Amino acid sequence: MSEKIVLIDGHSILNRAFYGLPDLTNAEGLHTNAIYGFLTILFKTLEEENAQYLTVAFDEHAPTFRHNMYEAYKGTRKPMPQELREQVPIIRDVLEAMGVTIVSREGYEADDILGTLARKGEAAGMEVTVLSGDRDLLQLATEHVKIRIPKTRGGKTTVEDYDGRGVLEAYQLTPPQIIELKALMGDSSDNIPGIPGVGEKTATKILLEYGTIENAYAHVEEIKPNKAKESLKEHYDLAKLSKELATICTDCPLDYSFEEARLKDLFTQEAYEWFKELEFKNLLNRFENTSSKNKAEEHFQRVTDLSQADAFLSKAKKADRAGVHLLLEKGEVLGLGVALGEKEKIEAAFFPVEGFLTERYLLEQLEGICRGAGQTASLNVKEMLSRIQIEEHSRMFDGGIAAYLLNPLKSAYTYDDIAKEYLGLMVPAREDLLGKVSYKKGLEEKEEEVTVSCCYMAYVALAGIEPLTKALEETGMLSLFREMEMPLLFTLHDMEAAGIQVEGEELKEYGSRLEVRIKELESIIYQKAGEEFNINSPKQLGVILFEKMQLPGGKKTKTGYSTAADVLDKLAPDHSVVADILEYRQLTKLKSTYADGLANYIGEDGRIHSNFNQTITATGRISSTEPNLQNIPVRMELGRLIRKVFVPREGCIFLDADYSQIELRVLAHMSGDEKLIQAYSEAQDIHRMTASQVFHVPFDQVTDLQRRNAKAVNFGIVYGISSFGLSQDLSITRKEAAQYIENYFETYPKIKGFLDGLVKQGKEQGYVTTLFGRRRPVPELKSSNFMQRSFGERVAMNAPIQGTAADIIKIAMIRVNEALKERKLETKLILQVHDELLLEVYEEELEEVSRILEKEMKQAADLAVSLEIDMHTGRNWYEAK
DNA sequence: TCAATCACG
DNA sequence: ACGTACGTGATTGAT
Repeated sequence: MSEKIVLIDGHSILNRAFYGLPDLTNAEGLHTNAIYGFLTILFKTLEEENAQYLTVAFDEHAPTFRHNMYEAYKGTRKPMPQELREQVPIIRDVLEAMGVTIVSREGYEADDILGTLARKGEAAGMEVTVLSGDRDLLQLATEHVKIRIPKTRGGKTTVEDYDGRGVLEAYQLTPPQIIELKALMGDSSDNIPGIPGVGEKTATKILLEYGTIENAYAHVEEIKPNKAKESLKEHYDLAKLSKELATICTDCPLDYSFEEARLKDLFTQEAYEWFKELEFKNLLNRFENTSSKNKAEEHFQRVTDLSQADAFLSKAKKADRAGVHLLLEKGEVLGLGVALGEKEKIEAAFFPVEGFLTERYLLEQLEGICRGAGQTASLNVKEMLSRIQIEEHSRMFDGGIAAYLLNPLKSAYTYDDIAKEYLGLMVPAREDLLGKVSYKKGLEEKEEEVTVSCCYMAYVALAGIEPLTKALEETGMLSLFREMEMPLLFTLHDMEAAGIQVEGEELKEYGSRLEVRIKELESIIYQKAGEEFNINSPKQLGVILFEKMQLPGGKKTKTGYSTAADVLDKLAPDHSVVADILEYRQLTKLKSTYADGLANYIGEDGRIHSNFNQTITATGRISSTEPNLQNIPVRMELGRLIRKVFVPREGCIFLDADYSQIELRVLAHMSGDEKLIQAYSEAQDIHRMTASQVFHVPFDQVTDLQRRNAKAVNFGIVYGISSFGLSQDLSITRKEAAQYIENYFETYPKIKGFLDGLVKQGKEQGYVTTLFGRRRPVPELKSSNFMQRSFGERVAMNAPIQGTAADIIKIAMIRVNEALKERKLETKLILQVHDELLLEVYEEELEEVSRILEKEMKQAADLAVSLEIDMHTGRNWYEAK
């Protein structure tokens, strides 16, 4: 069998990968999607081709011989976006690290190098595979030279293969004729001029008839479409030039030997370091020797023996530092991981719930560690609190929260991620070890893997203390971590544990009432539409409304017609069926998400215990899940009624307090704008005051419209103002919106400077900060894409405001919760909705609690404007708001 | 698993 | 010129 060589068109494949794959960055913000895609295609090709030789060709920046022939050549080519450009030198380094031969030569393009090597290989009796995204290469195809063109669509890559025969089948032309084809039809991306008025169809027809451009010209009078005949007559010289330009050089002077290009082991130590740096975890699996095991794993053990467990755990209780992980799944305790020691000498043990190691025993031991060890670290302290009590809050260290503060943009803070980022260690993720198998199942089938995974969690928690603390210190977030986020974790746990009582029966009734009307609407809609269809399917609904019923309103989404509420709102007055659909949507939303949805979460205690997540949002807010209690309807009366089923327990009453325009007040403070600060000290109604000042009318003569507009501008400012956004919101022209904004900035001169400053800061530092030092990275500001960059600008303006407001209510929550405990009050904080706190108050405590709540909320931060709250009591959440 | 929709601040 | 308001989570239908 003859040997085989794979030749790769470097830039072309990099390009394909870049545009075919979603954006991807590593911890340093380096874009990596093109590199990743390139390597994936490379490995896949090598696997499939089973080749002995490999060479990658790159273009050089310098002009090529083609430029000398034709000055416009590649003259107007679009510049490479920065996100791609920065990846070019990296892929060359990575390939070098893998020992791959790279060829490039000034004066020639990669195509020419590939052409030359392909012919050389063929001459040496090899099979040649050329990998490129560029169809120009097809001219090289022969019996022994195969062109592979990968296509990436939506992350999936398919490859088209062409040998000489394949080209003929696909194009009806021989490979050399591909040159003629390109010369005739031109190629705008390469600035090959081509013949005006001749496209692929005509060009192919001409070539089928006459073979070459020269022969066609010899018979030019016979050429059929008159347009093509005249064009070829007139532009024959151009065609000949194009042909030369399009012809790939197959005899470039190259200093090249096949022996050097012989494939060796690609997975070198150097390459391993690169992949680690680039965070190509999937690719790292290919390293057999290097990745086999971390040294750490040599000190992992599974312990089931009681005396052995006792020995290890009593050491833990006396340790300066311990790392722990309570293995919980669906509320069931499956085991405990504990790590002890320092640096290379860390040892970790996994104790499954089994035999003498009962759940109770392990929980007691865990409590003992948290009490005894100088510092106890875990990647999820809050989760442990559902099973154990911790008195000394300040001894705990939550590595997950620390990692979140350091980069709040990540979707998860898993042990393998934290290990990679802060310990410089590649460790197998839960998924790598167990795949989709649950820990519970894993305990039976994959004992070893569960042990490793759980030990790593304890290990990373422990080993992470130092680097994470250092990083927090360096970023100025250590006190934010220690004094806000760590204490908050305990407050959130208390809220989760408290839960909120929900009247199941009444919720059911509410659902039934909705159901009646839903059924009515359903038949009315079917009748008006003239057929039955799934009203909940935007796709089907779009067809019914905009095709069958011919309602005005074109496409909007990428998949078809938009049927979103703001589109339908405009149609509703003229088409009763649209109004019915809107009502139907509203009711089914209420039923499925709230009536039925919430009912599923009512526990045996008659209460709903939502999760309050502390490490989700980019700005520092908390989020609520399973169920989300932060989006219970309130704006529409019908939905608001749901709040009547949220009730306080026997002997209690609800006390609800929400901050009045906290974000605008934060803006006033942070910007230092005297006029806005003054406005707050004078007026109850800030929107009216804004309207009065912006539109230059006396306060008490502000019209409703003016007030509404001013309110929208206020919102817009907080969101990172844009005239487009405001114009959409107010249904006015962009020009008018721009005028409003200009007036606003004139009225409050420091606001503009402040917002511009935030954007500038974001650009310079790569992040923006809240009043309390919380950071939000804004990588989008560096994007070459206008839309993304604009988004980054809005984010830079919004995050410090939204984030500072989030900080403030967090402080209030911690203090309220602590005050309640200190005074031995039974009242509990049960919900937070961004600017609102809901407390379940024992009636006899109401007066005292009201005072505490008001004081702690108002004094949570000392701003240039006062913090004001609205406070209400009620027998249910509906009444208390 | 993703896109569309809609509930909240 | 580009085409958008900021931050979330749950449900549904389509792939």
